[in-house]
Amino acid sequence: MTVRTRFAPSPTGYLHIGGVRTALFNWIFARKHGGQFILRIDDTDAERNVDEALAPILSGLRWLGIDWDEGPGVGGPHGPYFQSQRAAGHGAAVERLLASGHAYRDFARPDELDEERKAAQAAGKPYLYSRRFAAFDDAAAARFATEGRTSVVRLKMPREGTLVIHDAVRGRVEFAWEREQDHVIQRADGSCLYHLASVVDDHDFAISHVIRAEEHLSNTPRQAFIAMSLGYPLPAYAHLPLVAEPGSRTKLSKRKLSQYLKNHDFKQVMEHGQRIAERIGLAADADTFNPVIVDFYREVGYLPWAIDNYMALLGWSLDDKTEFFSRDDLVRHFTLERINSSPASFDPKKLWAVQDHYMARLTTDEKLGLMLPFLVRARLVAEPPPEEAVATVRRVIEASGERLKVAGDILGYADFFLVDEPPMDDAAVKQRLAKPGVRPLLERAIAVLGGVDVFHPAEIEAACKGIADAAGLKIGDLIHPIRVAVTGKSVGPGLYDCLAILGREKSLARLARALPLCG
RNA sequence: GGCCCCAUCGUCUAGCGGUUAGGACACGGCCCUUUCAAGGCUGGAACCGGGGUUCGAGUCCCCGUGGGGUCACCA
Repeated sequence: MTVRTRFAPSPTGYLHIGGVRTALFNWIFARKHGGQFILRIDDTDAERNVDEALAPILSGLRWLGIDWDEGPGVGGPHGPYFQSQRAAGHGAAVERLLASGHAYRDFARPDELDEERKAAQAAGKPYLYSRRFAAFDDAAAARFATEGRTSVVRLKMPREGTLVIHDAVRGRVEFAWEREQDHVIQRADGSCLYHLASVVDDHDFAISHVIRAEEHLSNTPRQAFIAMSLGYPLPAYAHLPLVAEPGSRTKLSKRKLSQYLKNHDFKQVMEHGQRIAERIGLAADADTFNPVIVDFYREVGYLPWAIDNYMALLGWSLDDKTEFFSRDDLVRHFTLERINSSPASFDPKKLWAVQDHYMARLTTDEKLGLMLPFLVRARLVAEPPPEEAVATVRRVIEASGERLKVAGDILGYADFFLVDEPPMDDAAVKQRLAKPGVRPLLERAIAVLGGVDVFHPAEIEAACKGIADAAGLKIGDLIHPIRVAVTGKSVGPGLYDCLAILGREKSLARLARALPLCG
């Protein structure tokens, strides 16, 4: 049997991090078995602008390297891949269910249903529709219609017996049919609802494995009923554990950002992103600038594979020690059996650590390629980037080493090399420059550094040590003021590297300019 | 509330009857000291509870408890 999996997002305007995990597992599983991964757009409820709401989802998936064999943009033999365009098939399925007695037209009004529900509740009994407005033949339908009633189509769910599902991650799961409701599958206007459409489309697409989040486990009986009633073989099911909130077991939600920000780690990651966003002119308060949404990571400069790798570890593991996987290894080692069944809370700090790991392994040129665009967007480098600026940035990247965790971090480490007069950080000035004795020290530095033969880190270091020794000071007493004078701030790459990259002329000019700020 | 799922360090997890309960992130301490979400070393930290089964239970069974999901003419 050919393995065919699918990810079926609805066009919501953003790609949720939990959705990424679902898409990823479907993708990996299809790749592992040489099958196909299909992208279907569940837009049956769509009155909104689908194109606009879909774009971030498609581009997010592409960015993450989750490519689809059939779906929007690539087509395929089972198209169309937009659920809204498959209405004819859904309608035909409803007719078949009606004809076979697995569904019925129901003429009840919402208030009548409410009444039944409340009565059941008051009696402390599980609600089950009485079917008293169900029309099981044309005569009944005609009678209800003359009363001015309109009808929807409901599933005629079994009221005895048990459904047994063999879930790939949960094992055997049982449901009593009598607890299942007669769900509506078609509205009065003929449009069909999600469960019906989904089952029909999955069958039409020959989906072999339905891999989705656990929130759908309870939906499985009604979907299985639809499939069985239509004579479809059931797909294999695998219900993934929920991606939960940081430090909790509750489903992660885009709307609870302000609550998550109370979590220290979450807040740190968010604020770090905001600093970058502000510098590249991105609306950091935008709805989608949110660590629950993939755009956040892309905009801040995370590596897509770091996200994939981290997400793969959320609910799945290979063994007790392997944490980093190449794409091929992940596909090779992945099995549904090793998916965990308990909810996994999303830990932005751990993602950060995975990101750190991969970023540290990039070559300078790779980092350059990722980081230059950030500098361009922040208007620190012209477009196209002049050769000189590129050379400077390359040296900054090398000097910064593992301090650069995400591509956007380059902004804070390269800015003072790329502008003529970097802004001076007040706190840093106060702490390092505006102190007695600093001015003569800097004057001495100007004199000595002006005479250094070659303006390279090693020579600069020797010169600085000479100054400190002569003055009977610790090297730090000299270096901190110089750093602030030259870069405007108190953090950055190693100072000797900074001076060398900046060059003698600019270094001395900046030292001179800082003199009036000294104590 | 009904139904369903889940339960090992704060978090992600390993464990598939006999382990000093392992790893990673986070956290603490120490070192380095030229800053840092830089680096090095190091430490603390877990089997939800109660019954069984068994020579032996984190591991199997049952019952509690706790957490979560779902119960739409949303997807």
